[in-house]
Amino acid sequence: MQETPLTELIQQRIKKLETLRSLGIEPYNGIFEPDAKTNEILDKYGNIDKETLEEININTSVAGRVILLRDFGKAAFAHLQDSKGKIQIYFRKDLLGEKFQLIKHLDIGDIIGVEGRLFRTKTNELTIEVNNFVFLSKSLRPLPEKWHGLKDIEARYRQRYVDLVVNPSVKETFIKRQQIIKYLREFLENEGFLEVETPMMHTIAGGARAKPFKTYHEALDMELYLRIAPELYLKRLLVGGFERVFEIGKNFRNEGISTKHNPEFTMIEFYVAYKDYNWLMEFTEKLLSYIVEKVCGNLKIKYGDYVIDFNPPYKKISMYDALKEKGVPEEIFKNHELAIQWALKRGIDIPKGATLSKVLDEIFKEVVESELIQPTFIIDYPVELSPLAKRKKSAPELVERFELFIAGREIANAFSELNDPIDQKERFLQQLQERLQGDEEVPEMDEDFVKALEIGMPPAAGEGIGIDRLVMLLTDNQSIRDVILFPLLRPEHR
RNA sequence: GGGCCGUUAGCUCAGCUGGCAGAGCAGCUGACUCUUAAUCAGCGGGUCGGAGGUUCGAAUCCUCCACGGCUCACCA
Repeated sequence: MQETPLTELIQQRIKKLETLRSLGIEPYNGIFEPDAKTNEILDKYGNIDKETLEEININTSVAGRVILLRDFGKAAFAHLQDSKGKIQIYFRKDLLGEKFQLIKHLDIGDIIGVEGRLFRTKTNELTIEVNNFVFLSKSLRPLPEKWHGLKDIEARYRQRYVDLVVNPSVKETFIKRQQIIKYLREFLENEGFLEVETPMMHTIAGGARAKPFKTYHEALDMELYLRIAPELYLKRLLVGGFERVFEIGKNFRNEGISTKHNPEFTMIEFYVAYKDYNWLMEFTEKLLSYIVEKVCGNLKIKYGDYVIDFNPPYKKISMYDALKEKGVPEEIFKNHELAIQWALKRGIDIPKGATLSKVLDEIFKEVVESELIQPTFIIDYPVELSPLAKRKKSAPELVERFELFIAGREIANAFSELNDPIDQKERFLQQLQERLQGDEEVPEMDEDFVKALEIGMPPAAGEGIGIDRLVMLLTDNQSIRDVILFPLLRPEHR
């Protein structure tokens, strides 16, 4: 932390701060209420020519950060950046008089408020001719270079505040992220859904298969888990009589970090009584095309090298047919041994003790998943992979489940919810066997959830969508860390 | 966790087969009242991620460590 030259740069700025104070200016106590944002000024007067502007004589004020400074001795230009954009400002000694000397103590990075007359420069740029300004915050650390910005990826994540100041596209991403969530919420509310909040601290980490984070409650002297999914609580609400509910919030999984995984990530789960997964597929098409249209203004969007088309309907194909389509021979679907051999021959890693369904799932991930670029519903999964899903009437070894893949990634997972308490209990017991065999990711039995099903849950369909991955898709980002403001990193120093 | 790559000034980056650590921007001093990455003149700024090793000599070669990136593994 003690690099000498940086200290020197900071010292120089502290000296300026002290000089300002000796002149009776307190740079952190300024009060200023701008009457416009930079974009409002540019929108409103951007088309008005120089002469008209002189005639109507507009006075305005803005506040923001100085991001560029060009000093001419008796005049100076600067760019002022606020949350909406930036505008050029112009200081002149003959207008500011005594106050002009303060420009000497102004640095790139300082936050100031300015007030003055709008005009156009010789090069026709809309500019504020400052006739008064106040210091609102003195910046003591130098900002990254004006032209290249901050490129170092690690620094961008660790000091996101700097990233946001100097890299405008980052701000865009997070504005879009909010838009996506807003329209998602809007769509569901229009469809009669109730937004709810269920616990983030669980006594049993259920609803998914993942390693949980542990925490501890002192007063109750009890271990708790950060939730890995809200599913079992949302279904309790169906039992309670809410017919359409959703929750947007963080889930926590104690697993590896990658460009597609952050330990805490944002999910939406929503549940609809008296509907099944077929209804939900159509609903998902409507939901996604609504959001994409609103946020991107078009249903065809660019993602990396692809153009993704969100126009419904989306392709729909069963897991087995998708495998067949990619040349996986049908005879391995029912033969555990053959399936393992087929996979191993192709270098696909099969975890030991994997059931036939698990082997096929591995093959699917390896052979099919990355090729699902356009929105595609994969439907009808084996029952062992889906302990909370309802069996398919025509084929009880399968469940009424779909996953939506876009750009080679799983975006949504949904099914007709299992509401048979006896079947549910059996499947939990089945899972417990796996837990006894050492698979610690299998959740414990949730007796209370079974109890709730015994009270009676209406037939329902439910879906989870990974918000971060959806945001990646709609903002053309390849890493989940670029859509999470403060992604988890190891501490810098030990 | 494995493999590959990276870490040099506040920022962006050069630095060849080992031989005095560089540039641009930012900063400081000065000039300049319409600039647009302003310009011009001058100046300062380095534990080359850290620790060892090889060598007369290491930013450069070797080992270990730290942090990060990509990737594989993991991942309902």
